Amino acid sequence: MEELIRIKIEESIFFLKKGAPLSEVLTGLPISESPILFRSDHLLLDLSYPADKERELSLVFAGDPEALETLRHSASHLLAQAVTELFPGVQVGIGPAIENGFYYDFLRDNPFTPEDLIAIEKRMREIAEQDIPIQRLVLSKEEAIRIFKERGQELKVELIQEKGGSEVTCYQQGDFIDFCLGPHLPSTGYLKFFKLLSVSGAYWKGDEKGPQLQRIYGTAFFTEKELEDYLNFLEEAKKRDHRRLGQELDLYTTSDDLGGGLVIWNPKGAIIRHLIENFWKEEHLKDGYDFIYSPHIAKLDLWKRSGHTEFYDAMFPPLEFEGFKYQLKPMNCPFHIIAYKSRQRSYRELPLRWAELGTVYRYERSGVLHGLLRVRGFTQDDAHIFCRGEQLEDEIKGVIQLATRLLKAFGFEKYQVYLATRPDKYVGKLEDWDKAEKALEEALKSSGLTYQIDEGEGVFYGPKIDIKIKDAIGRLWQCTTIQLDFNLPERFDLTYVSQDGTFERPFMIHRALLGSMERFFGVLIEHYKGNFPLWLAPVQIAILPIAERHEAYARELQSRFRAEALRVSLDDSREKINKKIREAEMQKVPLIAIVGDKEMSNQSLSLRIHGQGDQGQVEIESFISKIKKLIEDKSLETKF
RNA sequence: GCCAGCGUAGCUCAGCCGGUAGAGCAGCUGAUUUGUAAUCAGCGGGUCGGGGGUUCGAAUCCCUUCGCUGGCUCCA
Repeated sequence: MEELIRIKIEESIFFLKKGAPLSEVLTGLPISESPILFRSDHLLLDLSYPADKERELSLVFAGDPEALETLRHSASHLLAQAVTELFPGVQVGIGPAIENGFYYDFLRDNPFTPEDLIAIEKRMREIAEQDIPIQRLVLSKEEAIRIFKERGQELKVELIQEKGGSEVTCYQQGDFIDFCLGPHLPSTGYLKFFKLLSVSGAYWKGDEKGPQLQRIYGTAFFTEKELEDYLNFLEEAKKRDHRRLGQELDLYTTSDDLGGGLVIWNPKGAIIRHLIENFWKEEHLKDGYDFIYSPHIAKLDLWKRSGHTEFYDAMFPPLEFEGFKYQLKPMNCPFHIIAYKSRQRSYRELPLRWAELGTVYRYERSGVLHGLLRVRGFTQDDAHIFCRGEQLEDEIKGVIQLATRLLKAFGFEKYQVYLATRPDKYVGKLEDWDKAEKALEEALKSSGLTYQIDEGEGVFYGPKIDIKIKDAIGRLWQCTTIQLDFNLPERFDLTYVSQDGTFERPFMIHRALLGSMERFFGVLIEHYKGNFPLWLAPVQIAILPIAERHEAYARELQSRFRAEALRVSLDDSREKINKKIREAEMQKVPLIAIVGDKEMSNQSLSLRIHGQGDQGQVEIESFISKIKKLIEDKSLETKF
């Protein structure tokens, strides 16, 4: 007596024999296109998935965003199949779908060359065109181990032994077989639009001491257009690369002579930083912050007391002189704490909001350094808030508001917000954690920001809020972090005198809004693609005289603009006007003032706006008042 | 730190299988005095990342070291 399984799909009811492939229902459905997967609740299942229990199914077709992950996962199997065919003896590791594509890890004596990638991709296309069925197999653990042992796939054997239950699922296409949960596409023929992108090293199971594998990255899409769009996106990202623009626009310098991870801000970068810092300071004053300056080194003992020597591994080695050891600072907090402790504090003076653009030094391993985004010496836009428990929520609200106000001014309107809560290993009192987590969440709620909770992802000394910003081409960058700290107030025995004369422990909030000046500058360069808005542009106006006889007038204009504190350059080279325009455009100067006979005669200038072309003649004084308004408003667009 | 790739003039790059360096742009000089994205000509500029080796001879081959790039790991 065979058991029948009830399957509901598209308003029809089918009864399948237990274990029969679900795809049997398809013959009974009036559909023109065949699906690639079933959806059961939120689970995706292979078409060949066996009828195991009563289910309500819906159909997933090629192109469904939900199925993209499956497509990429199958693409990674296709990659692995091609590699094992082309390079006998290679062991396969793992090959998941990732955010923008997929990868597969291989263990092989020789690394893959770029030529190998081309050959592998070619082989992948051949296999795809053969439209080989991808079959789901359920094997006993012993059977699976035997199969992979036979094939010399020791890494897979290791995985099965670790992860597999008594039965394991595998997927087979042609001769290639992989230990994998699935689901997968019905056959390789669905893989049409994919591309291998790069090869790199990766550790087996992410363990630095484990074997080093070769990881091949690729991406795959359902349509040619999506693939092209993604490849264009990668090109666009390259054009925005702050390292390239930093050099082309003469913004900053790195050099072997300096050392890795150290940055010099050239004049054109330095003026931008100056403007950002001024703006930052003004906004902090508006929000009741005070400023602090602290030195770059302090006695090692301070860092012992703070716990940094014990818990923080990014410190440079200490310096020693006059019998004491000194430490280059990786953080600003201990200094602010010393200032707090410099005298007794009353509940009446809390909250104290102390801000500092504090330059810190961290020993980042050489392999992780990256342009301005990951450096060894950088300036945090730091602040520490000392407050009473009942002030916590309002303080955090204030910080969130200030952060979004600053970020919006630079054109960052979209955020991803995370609240990270108490991890397993933590310091401080449980009730303080609860109080703080509640305050953080309440503050988030009232901010109107959507956020997600990272359960247990807080640092050991307190819960935190992280804000990632979305740039002009949709990439996310971590900037703002707001962290509670139950550790340092305890270690340094911070107190204030309460209303009834007892000593109380203040709450301490660390926060950086832009993150660091270096990193934020790098993000800004990429966000703006080097086209800084007028208020930040290193050169706001380029004056281009047409011939030598117009230079005197050009200088007059230059002085007039300078008197208004406008940043202006004058091109007095013996080049033709076309060349001068090209130069100014390539330097991304927002406003180009061309002056010749006509402009001299009627005391005007011909305006060209970067990226917008010729605007015709404008009168000087109204030009000045217009651009001053744009600057004043920190307008993100230069529109006349 | 690990794996791989790369390192030639200020910048971008060429230089095959070893015969002792080349282009474009930039710079300098001169001519041109020009109306909305490159005027022309001339000149200067490199111990080919550093060190060692093989060789009659190395930018080219080998070893080593430093740096950069892509990832990995790391980022309490």
